[in-house]
Amino acid sequence: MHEQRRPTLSDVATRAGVSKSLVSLVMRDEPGASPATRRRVHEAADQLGYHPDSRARLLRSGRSRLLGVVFGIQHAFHADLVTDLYTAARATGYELSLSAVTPDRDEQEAITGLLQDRCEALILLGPQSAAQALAALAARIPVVVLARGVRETGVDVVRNADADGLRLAVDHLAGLGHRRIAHVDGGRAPGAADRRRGYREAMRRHGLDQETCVVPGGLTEEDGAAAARRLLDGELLDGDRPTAITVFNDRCATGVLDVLIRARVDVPGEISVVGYDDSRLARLAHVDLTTIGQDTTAMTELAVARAIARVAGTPVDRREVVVPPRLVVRGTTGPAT
Amino acid sequence: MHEQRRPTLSDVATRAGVSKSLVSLVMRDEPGASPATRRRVHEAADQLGYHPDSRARLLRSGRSRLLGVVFGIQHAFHADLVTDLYTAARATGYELSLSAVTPDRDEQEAITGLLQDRCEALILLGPQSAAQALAALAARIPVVVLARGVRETGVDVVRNADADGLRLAVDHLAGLGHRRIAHVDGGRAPGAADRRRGYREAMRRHGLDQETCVVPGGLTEEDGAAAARRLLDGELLDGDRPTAITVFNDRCATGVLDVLIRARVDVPGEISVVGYDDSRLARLAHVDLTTIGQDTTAMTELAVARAIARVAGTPVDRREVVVPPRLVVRGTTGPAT
DNA sequence: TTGAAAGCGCTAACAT
DNA sequence: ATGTTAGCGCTTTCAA
Repeated sequence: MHEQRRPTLSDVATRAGVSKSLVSLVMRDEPGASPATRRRVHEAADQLGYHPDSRARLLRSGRSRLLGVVFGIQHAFHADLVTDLYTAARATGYELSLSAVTPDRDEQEAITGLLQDRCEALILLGPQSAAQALAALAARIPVVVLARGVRETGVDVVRNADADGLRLAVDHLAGLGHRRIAHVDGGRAPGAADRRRGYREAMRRHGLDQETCVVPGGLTEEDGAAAARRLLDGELLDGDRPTAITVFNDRCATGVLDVLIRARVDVPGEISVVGYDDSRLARLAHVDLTTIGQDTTAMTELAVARAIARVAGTPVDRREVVVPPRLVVRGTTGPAT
Repeated sequence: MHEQRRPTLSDVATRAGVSKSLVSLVMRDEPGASPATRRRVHEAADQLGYHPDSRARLLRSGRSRLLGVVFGIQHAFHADLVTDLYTAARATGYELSLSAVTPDRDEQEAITGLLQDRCEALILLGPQSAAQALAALAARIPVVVLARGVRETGVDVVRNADADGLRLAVDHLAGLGHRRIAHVDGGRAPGAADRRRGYREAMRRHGLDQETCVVPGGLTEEDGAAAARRLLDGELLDGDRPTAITVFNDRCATGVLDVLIRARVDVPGEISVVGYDDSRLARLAHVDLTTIGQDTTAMTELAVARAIARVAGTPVDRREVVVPPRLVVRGTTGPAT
């Protein structure tokens, strides 16, 4: 039923009564063929329903014009990034080749698949691999790491200024009169260390060293829920509840919010909450989460541009590009009582 | 820096001191090479950092061994399906080629990309395309539709018995003594019509025609939240609140739950809630949602097997495979008061 | 402007 | 078990 062979360039050449070379030129809109020939070739191609075989074309020309993207399929924020990557790539003439990391398919496997597809560069979203492994990979193919900082040389990094993000959050809360501001961190997740640092520095700057309180969290709702319970139980802060909580990311913040609401804590009346990422989650009307937004459009455009520059061998000035975050005020933050 | 030519099969052959054929066999794990040779080839390949060129491979073999998968990157349930599809494909020797639908990239575009990659068959997750368009596509390439019913011939369908799922939900609630059971539906989403029908039939069977109440919903949290507000306002059911709500899917149910909790309605004390999908969302400890589970493992295995059978030209008995759903009782349902 | 020939990196058929 | 040969469909010299 689907056994019919597709027409090849040779078929078109025969039908048009010219050589394969001419057909090749015409199909690629390259100069070097007479208008008359051009017309006949196009006619023949149309009649046969000919479509060039990109594999053969790429095999011969030695290029794939493919950008490999490794992402975590369970990460909502990665979904946002992939969405924007498609948009960013559209203008460049490169295609995206997606390779997902799942509970059953690790990063290495995802990368191997992309390598076999002969992607010309790799864009990794929040990769978990060791910096050393990334550097080794980068020796073979241009690598752009998105949404994670990597010290090793060899890989390009596009990330948001995580520390600044938490400064924005703390400044916002302090401006509202909050003093007991806790931070539910992201543990060992990409960016977590920087955000923690940003929180600590901002607290210090506001003279709130005594109130500084980092609660171990993580990047899932579960982690947030667990952290919120501990906070409510008064285990931290000398038994006092915080009046505001900054959370590693929106997903985790959702867990925090959920526990607060179930405990009948008024948000933001009694406790204010700030997330991170400005993911679709935060924008939901019934969540309406104040958060720190990453400029995903800028970040993805930079990542694609950087990858292509590396492929083209264009000299690139900085290995790392840091995009400033912005505060997005919504309904979960209010004046301290 | 990355100008060095990638190692080819010939390079490996030279280094290992054997012919290209042997290397080819070894790389594909085909029989016909001695263990000693196998070891030496693998060593040489590792040292060179060799990765087979899939384009050349498929150009020569005339096959891509690629299964195209179209999925909505914002759909959490699709993420679950993709996860299982990778697992299902692993055993078959086929690779998955992912193509995402995003707000900026429609289904047609996603499909076109896969077609150019010369995928041998397409697996579409809850496609929005008209049945007719799907049939037209199926004339060119085997198409398996997952998580949506399609009447048109020509495409294979693997789906769960949506109507049965809602029957399970209603039976469960009726068994707990509930009578005023509402249904927040999925509008025009794939499967919504069947679930609505299952709800209506089950209500009738329990002699609850008078209590039947379908509230327009959708597949997002927003939709669920809006529906819950209307339910609480007593606009429906002659001003009486329902004591139980069945919801189109987990995501929508989350919105319902959120509004209920904020309104200080005790779940399940005052109102029980049942979702659909048994997505990761429902399993979160703090959500702990009673739901109807789709057997994603079975469905994805069937989808992959079906796609491969079509490619191989194996006769297939039924166009449509329907997998039974199962009730997953968690914490959001309890006895009627 | 045109065509012939030589591969791109690989697999498959046929040797040995 | 191993090597040799001939392409897959295309682009790219190089000649004519």
